[in-house]
Amino acid sequence: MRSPSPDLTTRARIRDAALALFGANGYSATSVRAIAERAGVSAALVMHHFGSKEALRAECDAHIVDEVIGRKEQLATDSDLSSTMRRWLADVDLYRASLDYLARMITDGTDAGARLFDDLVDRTASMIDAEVAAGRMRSSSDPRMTAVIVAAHGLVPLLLESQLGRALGEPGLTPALVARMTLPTLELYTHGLYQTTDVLDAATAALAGRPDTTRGPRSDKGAGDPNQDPDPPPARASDN
Amino acid sequence: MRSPSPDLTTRARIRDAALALFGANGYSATSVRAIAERAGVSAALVMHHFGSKEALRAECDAHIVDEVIGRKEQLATDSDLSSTMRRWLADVDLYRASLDYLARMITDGTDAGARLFDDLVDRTASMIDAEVAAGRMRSSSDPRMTAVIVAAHGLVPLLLESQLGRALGEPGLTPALVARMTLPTLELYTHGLYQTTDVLDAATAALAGRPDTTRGPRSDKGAGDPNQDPDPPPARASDN
DNA sequence: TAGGATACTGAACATGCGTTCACCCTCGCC
DNA sequence: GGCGAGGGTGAACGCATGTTCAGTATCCTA
Repeated sequence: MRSPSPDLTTRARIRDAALALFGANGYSATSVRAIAERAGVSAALVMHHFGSKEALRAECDAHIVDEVIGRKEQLATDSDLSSTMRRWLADVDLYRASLDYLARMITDGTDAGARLFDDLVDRTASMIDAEVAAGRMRSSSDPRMTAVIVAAHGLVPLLLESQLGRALGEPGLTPALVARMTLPTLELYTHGLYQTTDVLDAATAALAGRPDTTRGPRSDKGAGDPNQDPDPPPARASDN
Repeated sequence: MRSPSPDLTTRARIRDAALALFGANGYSATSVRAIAERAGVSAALVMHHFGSKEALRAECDAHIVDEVIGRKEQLATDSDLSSTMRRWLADVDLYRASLDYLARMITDGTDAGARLFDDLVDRTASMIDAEVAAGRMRSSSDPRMTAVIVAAHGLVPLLLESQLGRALGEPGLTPALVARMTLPTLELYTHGLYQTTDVLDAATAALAGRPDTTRGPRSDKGAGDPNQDPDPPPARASDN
């Protein structure tokens, strides 16, 4: 599993080792000594190069942000979160360390992760705006929220990498699975899931002020979409 | 921030403290002493009740699974991941600990998290099947994958709690934001995002064997959907 | 009322942690 | 030839960790 480690700077080798271990096991579950061992150096050298474990983490964050957002030399290229993610997912094995680390950045709520997410949302919003203006996408009742949702949906393969693979009978997220996701996703984004506008209409009506009209088409079976239901469910207290 | 801790069993109080700290800071960043302090007991008592930190984690996992999947007494109720999540999200402040812990379970790839996710996928698949049979939902070219995607999309508010809140100008995920997500999500699931079937058609054609036909409607602007693009992007090697 | 189980504690244990320090090598430069 | 700067190391430091242990209080039961 250890990478053969090409002839990089020792500093870069340490950074890559940290990235892999932080990504695989998390920050606090990773010791400086483990990083040093993986990089083939002593723990003292890690401190010599980075000063502290926290500074090493910051350098990893910055490195990933550079990889994703694009570094200075190649400002022109349209490299952002979604395109980088797509590129990395195309070769999951090669980029597993970066993918794992990136997923942790986004879920851990660090500043760097927030920057990446905000950038993704902004780009998604601009893209949708342009497509709507060109008549290729529908406009939404809440464009900002729609951009956030679409952006967040796009992160799903990153965040649920292991779950997606296992739930579909393969170990981890294979390139075949990534390819297999394309068509259903586009079907969803082209036709939606519902045949009729009943659920949407009921929700619109409910949110417009009338909390209850016919109660027929909405609460039929835990709501059509499994995670959106306009009626407030009763809260339940904790247990013993 | 500390909860006033109602009159629970000491054992339950310790478990709740562990749940909150594990959820907020992660397993290895949480010390047994911190858990003990939060529960108002000594560290030794934590060991007395649970044997080890790892066993305490297992008990937390089991407790959340019980909360989500439903415990023995109430087998009949249709309590699953999505409905429990919805219920918890309706009172984010009250259930923050459970929500954070649950999010970690699902992303950390533990067995318990996998069980929850698989259960969610199965229920989503059944729901879609039933709705399709009733003529209320469209059938997909890949029903299993569609179920996985819809299930995963539903987990987004859980996994990206902090990001969603911040990206929309509020601190964390407020009930108002949860409500505000309803309509755009239903719009997406009712009408889709694309006005035409161009992108879907192009992808279908590309995946059917012809890798390139007109190249016009697909690669216009980084692809309509920001995260699905059938053409394989060129891989790039690592850096210095 | 004795006694054994149970709840609970403070102090200690061994270990691993992040970090520091003194020291060695090996260059490039004057 | 000398020499300073930087890459690199092993050993150690102080500390926090998970866990253990002897001991105390409290309760239930016989």
